[in-house]
Amino acid sequence: MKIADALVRLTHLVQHEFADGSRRNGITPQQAQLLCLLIDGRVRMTQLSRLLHLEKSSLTGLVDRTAQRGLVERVADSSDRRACQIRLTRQGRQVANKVHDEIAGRLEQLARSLPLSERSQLGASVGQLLDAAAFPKTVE
Amino acid sequence: MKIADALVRLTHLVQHEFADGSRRNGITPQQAQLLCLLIDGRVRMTQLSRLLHLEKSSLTGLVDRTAQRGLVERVADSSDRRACQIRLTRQGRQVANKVHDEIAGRLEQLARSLPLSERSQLGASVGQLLDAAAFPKTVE
DNA sequence: TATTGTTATACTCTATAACTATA
DNA sequence: TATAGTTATAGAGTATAACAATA
Repeated sequence: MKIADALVRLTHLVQHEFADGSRRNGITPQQAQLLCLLIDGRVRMTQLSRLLHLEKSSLTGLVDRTAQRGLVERVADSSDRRACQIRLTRQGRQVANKVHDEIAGRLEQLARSLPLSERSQLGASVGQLLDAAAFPKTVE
Repeated sequence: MKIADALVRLTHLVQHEFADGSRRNGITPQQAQLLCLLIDGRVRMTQLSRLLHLEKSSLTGLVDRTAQRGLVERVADSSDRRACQIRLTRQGRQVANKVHDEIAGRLEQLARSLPLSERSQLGASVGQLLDAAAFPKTVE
């Protein structure tokens, strides 16, 4: 199997874990992804748009719906009156941590099917791939 | 960075490649995923449902829309009159191959940022992860 | 002028529940 | 009865284009 096909299948696996983990917690996968991005702190719409690979208008709707569920809120950006920052509510943080830990736990468990040395090699290789792609980091 | 977070970020990378590759070819990422699954031959609805992690009714709609674009078609299953098989049309095969090759090419290119030995180790580790997850194969 | 974000609109994706037809 | 697939419905996700407010 080509490496590309392996990566695509791995992606499907992770996506399915996200779908299941989100559903167990009563949110959509997109909302879960948003919540997880906000765990490390508030983020601007434009930056979220880049991280999630979404048009600004799509993000507006996603944030609206997630805010309606009481999980995130918009706060004014003191340095730019056009902008706002999105942050987790108290409830949103609970859900974000729970969803993240469940999904990460499941993935860590899968990784334990590899010997320790192979596992750390895998992490290093994936990290290098991400760097090569100049993929935006969650926290910057 | 934990291995789980690395895998999630890798997933985002692949998803973004899929989004871009699909768009360049005038289809949605979901339709692209469907087309790629059909490259190796016709597949039943129930099996597609499992591979794509979708409810049967969701799949019906996806197949409907993809068929309306002339990319797939339903054919009767000779062994079970309740069932149908989905297959690529001639045009669908062209699009499927093009989308697959573009995305796979981009991912292979990224993989070339790793030394050859590390690359093959990555493929082996990912394969083992997929086996550990008992993840459904594309072709069976 | 450029940037940040929203609104309006249309289409796509998805799940739930109820259904038909066949096994 | 169980399985394969569809229909009806409602909500969520997404992009495009046009817009308002601020930089």
